[in-house]
Amino acid sequence: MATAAPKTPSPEIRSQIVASATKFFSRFGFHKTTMEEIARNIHKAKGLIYYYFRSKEELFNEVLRAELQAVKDELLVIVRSPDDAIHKITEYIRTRYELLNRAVNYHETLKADFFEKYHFVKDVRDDFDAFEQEQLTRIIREGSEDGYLQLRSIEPTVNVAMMIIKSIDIPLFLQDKYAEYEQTIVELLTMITRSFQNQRKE
Amino acid sequence: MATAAPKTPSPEIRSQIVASATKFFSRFGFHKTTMEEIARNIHKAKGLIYYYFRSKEELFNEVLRAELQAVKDELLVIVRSPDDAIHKITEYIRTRYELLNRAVNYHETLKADFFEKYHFVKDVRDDFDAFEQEQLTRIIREGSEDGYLQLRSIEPTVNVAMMIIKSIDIPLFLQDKYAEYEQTIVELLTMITRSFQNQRKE
DNA sequence: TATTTGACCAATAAACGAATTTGGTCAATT
DNA sequence: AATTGACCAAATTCGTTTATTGGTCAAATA
Repeated sequence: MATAAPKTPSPEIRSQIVASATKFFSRFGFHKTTMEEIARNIHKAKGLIYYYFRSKEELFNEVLRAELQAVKDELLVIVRSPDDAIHKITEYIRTRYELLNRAVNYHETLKADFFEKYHFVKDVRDDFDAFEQEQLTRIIREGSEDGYLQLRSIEPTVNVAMMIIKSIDIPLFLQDKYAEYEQTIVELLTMITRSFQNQRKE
Repeated sequence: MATAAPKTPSPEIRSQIVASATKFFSRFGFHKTTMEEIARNIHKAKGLIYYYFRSKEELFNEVLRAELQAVKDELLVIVRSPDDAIHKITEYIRTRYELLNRAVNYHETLKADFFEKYHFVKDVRDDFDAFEQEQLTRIIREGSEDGYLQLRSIEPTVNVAMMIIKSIDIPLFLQDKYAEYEQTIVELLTMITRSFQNQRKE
């Protein structure tokens, strides 16, 4: 969805723009960043950005997409590792919070939810949610098939996990409670591990 | 902390004021409610309110305190019931969400957290948090002593529970996801129950 | 032809001051 | 002791002006 304006003429310039935009969006946010300064920073005219991107919103989308793609990539390493499901799940959640804690553009869209703005960013966020749902389902299903986890059904478990994980995002990233909650999250992971171990077959 | 101005002259008038204030605060929120309309509603002069309350903030505090006290009272019925710990915990959480979902003045202070305002309401909110911490600890400890629950230690369990419960408050009450999450919360409670049952002694 | 520019415009936001509202006080009244 | 209503300072709202900014495009460049 939402591809660039023409056929991406010069990839170098395009990525220069994205790099510059990332720098400013990350530091000042969407509204306090101007297209003018994004362009000036790479010694180009503002009009040029519109040769590569349809709008400021599309450019922000690109930045956000890249930010979340980096998180996805790192999480996939964990999901695809040969470890057991319990280890994967705890590592996934722990790493997820650690990485997202630094994803400031994602934070901004989280906050925007409260003002019911930033509709233009919905696709990227939905995509990330779908990714997470998929990965958690995969981990839990595999652990279940290996007989490592014993669950009555997978879907409700994933739903609950998603609800909790996403809910905690808000105090964590919008209210800066990462430091405060970090230890409790570790305790939560320990509890999950123990809970699964007690339910393990054999 | 923060008692009324004189020695509460006429309790009837005082509670009329609180009732009127509750009505307006609940419908229009703290800022869009004026002292004038609170007074006019009970056919009194605005100045009279200041004979019973120091300030608008103190009056709001009173309203919020009453709102949360009602929730506490209902929750205490559950905590003090003769049921087992698992039943108590699931009922506690389910009822808690149901009651708080209607506590609109509490919602407003929740939202205020994001704007770092409403400092004057901190005491009442902290009190409610302490209440919850206490009740959960009690339920879990009793369940633990009865051998009904088997936990390595109580404190981290309560911490995790509090973190999760309070985190979910935000999407639930500020983003109006109560309807959306209601079923998932039921699933969560089922999972908790099952988890405890699997760990039960004997 | 493929890029890049910069002047230009409409729309949004910021700045500003005037007018209004509102929280809070208090001397007078009941 | 309880209640009022006029009064004030501070905050908020409102309307207007000014400045900024997202976006366009014809012309220039390479």
